[in-house]
Amino acid sequence: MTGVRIPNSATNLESLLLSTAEGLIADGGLSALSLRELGREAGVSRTAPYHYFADKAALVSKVGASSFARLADRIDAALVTAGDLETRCLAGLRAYVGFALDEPHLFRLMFSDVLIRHTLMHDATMATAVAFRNDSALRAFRGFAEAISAAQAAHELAAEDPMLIVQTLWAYAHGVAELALGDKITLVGSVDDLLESGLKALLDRYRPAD
Amino acid sequence: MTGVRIPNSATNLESLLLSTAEGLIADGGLSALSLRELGREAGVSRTAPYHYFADKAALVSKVGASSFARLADRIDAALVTAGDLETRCLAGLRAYVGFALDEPHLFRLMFSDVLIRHTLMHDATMATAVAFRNDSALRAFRGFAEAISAAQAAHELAAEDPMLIVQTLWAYAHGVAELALGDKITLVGSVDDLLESGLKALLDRYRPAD
DNA sequence: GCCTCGAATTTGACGATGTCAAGACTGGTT
DNA sequence: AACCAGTCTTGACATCGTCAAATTCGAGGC
Repeated sequence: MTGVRIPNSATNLESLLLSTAEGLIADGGLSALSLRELGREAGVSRTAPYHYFADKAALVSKVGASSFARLADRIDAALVTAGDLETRCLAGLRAYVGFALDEPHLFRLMFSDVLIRHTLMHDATMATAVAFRNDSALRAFRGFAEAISAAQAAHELAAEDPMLIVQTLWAYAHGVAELALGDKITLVGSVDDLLESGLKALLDRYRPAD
Repeated sequence: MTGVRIPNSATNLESLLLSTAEGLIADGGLSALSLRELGREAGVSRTAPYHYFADKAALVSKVGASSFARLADRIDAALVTAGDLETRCLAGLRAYVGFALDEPHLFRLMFSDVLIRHTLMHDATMATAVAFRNDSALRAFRGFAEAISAAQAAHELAAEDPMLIVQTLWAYAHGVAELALGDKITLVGSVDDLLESGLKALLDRYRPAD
């Protein structure tokens, strides 16, 4: 029996495989993804993925990129909330940490060395590696940069490279996410309090003397 | 030929295996560690490690704990430098990020989900999991807590739960480390500047009104 | 000195995995 | 009808984690 291809339907096998792989990693972590299991789950043969992804690393890399894109969407959605700079930034950072808590395995994957290494080696030049970062990761923070630029134009924030401020906020949010992921019990306060007080402190530093 | 056991000498095979495993992970990442390769490298047979470590996960877990201990040592050493609170904290955070940059693979391992999951599942109770965190990870920041408590006693810092401040600093340093690891080029300023300005901002928040 | 016992280590074996090479099916073109 | 390129499957191989059985080895009693 050759087996009927089920809901493969119109769309590519590629996207089916990609989303299946994402699902496998989402519950179970990276170690839960095997190409054979992926084939099984998707109703195709074990080596079918090789027609779309050169490598397991390539597949994982694409899953990572897709996760970054989803993170970016979530942040963008959060950033459009009404309010002043601090309110909006807090919403954005909450989205960041929220994604990490909702999808711990994907979040971990995004910053695992498998991803970085593959991106660096396979995309050949360092320039494209940076481009990857810009497209996938930094895009998640473009909204922040715009919000900050706007605040600077309104003289609510000192004139500084907006990206520097973005990096500062990003670093802080990332650390909070990691701490929260590690084991929530040890945290003294709530994740949200930690996020809010830190954000306030970091933003205050860039307030104009006025 | 049974082969002469080389420099196993007096010390346990266990510590030899542990340090060899650490070395394998340090260059090459977690995926570069296989029990068979470990045996080869250590001059013993493939299943020899099973007498000391129940699992590959158990072995990796111990490597992680050992890495946390080394991180803690490095931070402690940095914290004893002379100077005011900010100077000392900056030295400590630099040590944190420095470790991450020097040992990216070990650093990643320490926060990978394999480590967390194994600790949670194998050490049976949640209590011991927390104990692990306290012993290995939080120990790295005990020095910070002490420095902060001292500053509070001297009224240089507002009375707050010192651990909350420690968490704030930790989160920030961790995020900076991650950003720096990802790909150093994109960073707007130097890692050190980022660290310093962020620390200043976060500490200022807890300065007494005075 | 030999023997025994228990721990430390090895060898054998099994299922699972990533990956490559070769084959088979498919639809559309000439 | 013959061909063809794209898509997928089957077969095969080395490697891996792990368990069970076998082996080596060193110390203590006779």
